[in-house]
Amino acid sequence: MHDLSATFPSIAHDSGGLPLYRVVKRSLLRAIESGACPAGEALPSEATLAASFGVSIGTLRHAVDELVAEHILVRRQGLGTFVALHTEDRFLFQFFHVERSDGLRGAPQVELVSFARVRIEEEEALALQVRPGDPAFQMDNRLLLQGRAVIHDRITLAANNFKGLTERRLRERPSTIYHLYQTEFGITVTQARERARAVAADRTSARLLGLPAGAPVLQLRRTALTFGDRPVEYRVSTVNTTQHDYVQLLSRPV
Amino acid sequence: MHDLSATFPSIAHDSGGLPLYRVVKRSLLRAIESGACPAGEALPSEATLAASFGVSIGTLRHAVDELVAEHILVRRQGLGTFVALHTEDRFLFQFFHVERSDGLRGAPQVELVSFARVRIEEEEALALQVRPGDPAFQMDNRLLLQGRAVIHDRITLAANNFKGLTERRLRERPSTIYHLYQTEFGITVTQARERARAVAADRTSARLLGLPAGAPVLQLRRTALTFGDRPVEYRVSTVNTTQHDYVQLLSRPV
DNA sequence: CCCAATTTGTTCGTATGTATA
DNA sequence: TTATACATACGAACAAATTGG
Repeated sequence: MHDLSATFPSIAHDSGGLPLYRVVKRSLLRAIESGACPAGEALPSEATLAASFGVSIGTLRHAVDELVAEHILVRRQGLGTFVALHTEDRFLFQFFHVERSDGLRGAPQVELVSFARVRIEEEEALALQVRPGDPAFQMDNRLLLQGRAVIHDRITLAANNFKGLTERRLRERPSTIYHLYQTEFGITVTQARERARAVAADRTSARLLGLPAGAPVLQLRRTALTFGDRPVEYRVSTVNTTQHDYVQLLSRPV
Repeated sequence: MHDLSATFPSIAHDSGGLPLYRVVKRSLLRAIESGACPAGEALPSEATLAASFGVSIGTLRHAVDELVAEHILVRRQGLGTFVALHTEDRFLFQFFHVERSDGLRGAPQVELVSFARVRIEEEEALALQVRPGDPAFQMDNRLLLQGRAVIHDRITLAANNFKGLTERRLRERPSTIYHLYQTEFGITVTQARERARAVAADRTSARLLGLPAGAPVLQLRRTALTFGDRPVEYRVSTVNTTQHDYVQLLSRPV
């Protein structure tokens, strides 16, 4: 980050009635979004940022507070403020909502079952806000928890957001798939919207999960969003809930 | 609220390493919990509270900020700060997570199907932290959304928390059941933990929801908690998800 | 092991703006 | 209009955590 005043420009005190700290927040978001502060990197110190924006330290902190609440920034006392990384931890606590019925929670072991370049179908196109028939990647994963096949994921990505994605790069990623989006394609998933329902397992899911076809399974339809609520991933998860539950964690201040 | 300094006593600046604003927060919680500030009532103004606690207004606001984030207090500019009420709105956005697949959201129409005083079973006793066999109330509700029977709720309450509860009082409540807990029994539900899974509908649920027995339905097991994470309600919801979804709303700052 | 520099965390106080009754 | 209450913005000082010498 070379040019402070270009990345964090001084802010006029009257920006359309919006409170100053919101203007600062938007400005910070733009900087993060644009890649000026790569994920995992520390931002300039609060004092520096406040000076650069031309606002008080309290106002700057107010803006950062909200971004921290949204898991976009992470503060570490004595170290600095960082753009949140999609490490395994963040994945687990923010985006992965299946755990064993006794409460045991762990990272899934992922098996890539299929990978293909396809023309996108209606349902997926609607979720990703592209036109039906547009090029897309579609993959099927089988997720094992505590050694048992529990989840079948079908993931759809618009091809234009993930140029150069190959089965090999998927297989060889060292961490979570959201970490791959972030580091390889500059796409940070900030939020996911999920809807759940119970359905009878179709043949594919039943086979992958070792269930009889027609068994009741939990179906999750997730749209993952990046900055500005822009959809970047659509995922249908089929969960064998005989020994596992779907749990939305509440992350509240204690 | 007569005696300010008794309800909001001056706080020592060193309380076991805990930050001052957390001590203030705990003190506020105790006051709310004890009923010194009845639900729906305005608290004393921030300036008054800060003076009573002997802390700065910024510190007091920090404490209130957290309670607002937890939906325990509600601020209204120009009016005051209020203990959150279990109105229909709050119920809908915080505790009711089923909506039609097209996103239409509305308050359910509730039909009380059965009400009984029972000895509590193992599963319910565990959730409510009482002994199996202790006296309890158990009721079955059928919930209609947009005119269709969508949810079957079986609710269990420890009898000692709801002394004097009768079928009549349940039927004649004017608002949500959580509002009844709050106004009639002084129990404010602050939080709920839910686990979802897909199961085959049992006979009772199938009948109430107009489904064939064995149809895949969503089963929610919810423990509702009051202050201090004390469990007060256990509920098993069975949801017909053919036209409705389970959705956990995310309430984030924009 | 301690020290110094850096950074966030907490606390204080004040002034002004905005919404409500 | 006025009084009250929360919302925003400013600035300063010290505490606590981390890192590196």
